[in-house]
Amino acid sequence: MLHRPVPRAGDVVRFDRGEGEGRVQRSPEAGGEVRHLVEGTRAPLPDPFLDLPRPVRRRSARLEERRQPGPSAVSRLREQFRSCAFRHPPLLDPPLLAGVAENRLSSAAFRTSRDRFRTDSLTPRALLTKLSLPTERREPASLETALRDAGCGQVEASWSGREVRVIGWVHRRRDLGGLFFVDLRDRSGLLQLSFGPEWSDAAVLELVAELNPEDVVQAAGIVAPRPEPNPDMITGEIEVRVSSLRRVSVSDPLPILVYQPPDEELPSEELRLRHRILDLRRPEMQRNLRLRHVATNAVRASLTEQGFVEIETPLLTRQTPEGARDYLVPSRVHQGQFFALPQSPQLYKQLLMCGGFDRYFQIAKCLRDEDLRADRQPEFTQIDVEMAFVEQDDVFRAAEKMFARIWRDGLGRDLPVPFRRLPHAEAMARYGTDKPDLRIPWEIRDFTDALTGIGFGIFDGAAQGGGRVRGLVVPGGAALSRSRIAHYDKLAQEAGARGALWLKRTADGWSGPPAKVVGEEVADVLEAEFGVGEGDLVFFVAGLDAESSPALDRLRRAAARELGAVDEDGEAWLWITEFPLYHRDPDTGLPVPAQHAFTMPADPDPERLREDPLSVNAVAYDIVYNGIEFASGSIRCHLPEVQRVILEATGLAPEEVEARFGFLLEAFRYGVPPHGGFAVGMDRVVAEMAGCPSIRDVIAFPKTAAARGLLERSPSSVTPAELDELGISVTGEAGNGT
RNA sequence: GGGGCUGUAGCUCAGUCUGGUUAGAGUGCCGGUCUGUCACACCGGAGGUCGCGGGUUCAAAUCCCGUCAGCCCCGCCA
Repeated sequence: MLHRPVPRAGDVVRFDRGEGEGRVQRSPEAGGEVRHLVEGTRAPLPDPFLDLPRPVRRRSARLEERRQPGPSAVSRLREQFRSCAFRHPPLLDPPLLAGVAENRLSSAAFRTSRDRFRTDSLTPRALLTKLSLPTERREPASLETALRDAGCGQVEASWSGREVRVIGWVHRRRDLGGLFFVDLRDRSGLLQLSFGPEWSDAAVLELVAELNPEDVVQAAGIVAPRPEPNPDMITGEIEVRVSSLRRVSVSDPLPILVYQPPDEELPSEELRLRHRILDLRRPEMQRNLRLRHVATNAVRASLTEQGFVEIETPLLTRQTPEGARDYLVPSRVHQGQFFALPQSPQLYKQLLMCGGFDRYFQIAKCLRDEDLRADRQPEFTQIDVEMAFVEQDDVFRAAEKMFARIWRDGLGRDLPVPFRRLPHAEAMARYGTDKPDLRIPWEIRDFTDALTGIGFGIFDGAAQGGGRVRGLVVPGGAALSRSRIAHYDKLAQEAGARGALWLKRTADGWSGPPAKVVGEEVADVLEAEFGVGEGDLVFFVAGLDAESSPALDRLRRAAARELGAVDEDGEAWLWITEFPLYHRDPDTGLPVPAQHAFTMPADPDPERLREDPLSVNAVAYDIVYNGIEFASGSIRCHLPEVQRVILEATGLAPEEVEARFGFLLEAFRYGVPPHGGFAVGMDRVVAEMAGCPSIRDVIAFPKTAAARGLLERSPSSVTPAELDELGISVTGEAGNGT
């Protein structure tokens, strides 16, 4: 049921309100995103693309709709969305689709700047997910208190004729002169209160006429069926005819609205954070945080079932082996000394294994003083899991069970477990990254044999320099224009390669920089061995793998998105295994631990570790979901002599080793169980489940990109007396906050 | 530390490229009309240090420099 033809550039489209028309443009610009624009008298977003539900203003149409009780707005949206996005994936531009729907739902939007759609993690599927969350359902817990008989969203049609008391915020008020309607809101939903002279006395009518949005009011009245039910509301069949009304709390005029007009963008992120309590009242934020709660609960339930024990570890600790900058806390008692806030409970969880707690977990706050991103906050949450007397497979099973439970409870879906496994080296070779998005079917291929020695200098030079010619066959890529290809070339350069070369095969033959050296023989190989058909494009990146892999990864993801080759309907879970134990620090040339210094080598031979540490793999693994790293872990090294060699290989002096990790090494002297575990980036997982582009939308009180709390105005300066007590003097600007 | 985008009414935005009447729209707010609305509708009104500072110019929301804030990216960070 596709409702309208897919608009093409130049089409004239009418806006929903019929107030004008515009012309569709398709402009490749703004960071390479393909976007559609509609030029016209109204509507920054191209509304007419989808027949998304919205109330029709003309009354007759509205009544017509009501008389035939159909599916709710949400389920209609879901249906239309599915048919548009999934039956015609090559025709519709997913970012656009996501943009329209997201805007229409007025949910946590990807508003970064108007020139850019943030759609990396915002897929139609994710939106569908969002629409079918359990939190959309009627709240099952009784919300009865001394002040109310039920939550607003809990009042049922079968209660008609009964008197109920409810309390909540005034969401919207409609004043028809003699009649008033108030949508009352609490966490359980909206409930329509109606006021009229037949059932409300004069004092009540006088009060309701004065109510402001977000006042808190308590109302009592009779539940009654509505003359015209509203199928878009959970409580749409009924209303409460209010006979008594009490204003419990008065709201000032609002700096940002809780009610979100459907045509309007969300207030700026800055205002949303400054007035976070109002932002949190919006149903989308309520839903996100409640989904987070469901996920957290699922974690506790699954791990508890599997015999794990939740144990807390200290927040005031010492600096840990992770590489990030620490948040420091001055000690008043020991002036000049500092606690560090934990970057993760890594060392403690290993100590707990030594302490005899076989299976431990914790939903732990972790803190890192580094620069931020959309998916990074200075404080974030990890699900930290460790188990003893295990090998890798045992850890995998525990993690898979846990994620299956999260998806089951949070999204109502079953996961395909066990997850697929892919060794790190293979991932790098086939996808150019250690977190491949397997929803994209394309793989990187090695063209070195086929394309060297045929007279193309760049390819020959790469091979002679110890590199390879690798490439990506892009089915249907011949449709890409020269300017688009130039854009991909730039992407490859940004990713560290010298650039991307290309070869197109069209009905007219081959084109592209190496085309003149593609003879019949080479053409045959490209077709037979690499499957390059008419209408396809091949990108080549020549050089060392270390340079070409990131570039090919970038090309693969960007081109797949532009050409609609990402299976938006699918979910791709996998384990990446057999990470290298070390990689080489480009500055010092020294080996640095790829994960952390306590990972078990796949080959725990001290000789090899000394001779050729970079060749040793680790028993370390990641969980990758749709190209996003969800979790990371390893089997730890419980062999003290091997551990010492591992640390020495990094160039640490024995005294340093002793100072930083002495307490762990000491624990290892009294009988260490073989152990291992993993840690999950909880914020990212929940953001993915909720379909949010930023983890800020699944955190109640997040910090800005400059690590500031706009609500509580943190950080702040402190008095000289306090500093003095801590033995601290501040150099530079003391700051002007309070 | 570096790059990019943004900053105009309480909010969302147009106007900036190409300097030139009194800076506009929607929404919210205030007043009025309205007995079945649910984005209620209709009529009227108030509301602006164009982020801030400096410069260019007869003239700056518009051009230039600096600065602050928010967002995105690189560096950094598992």
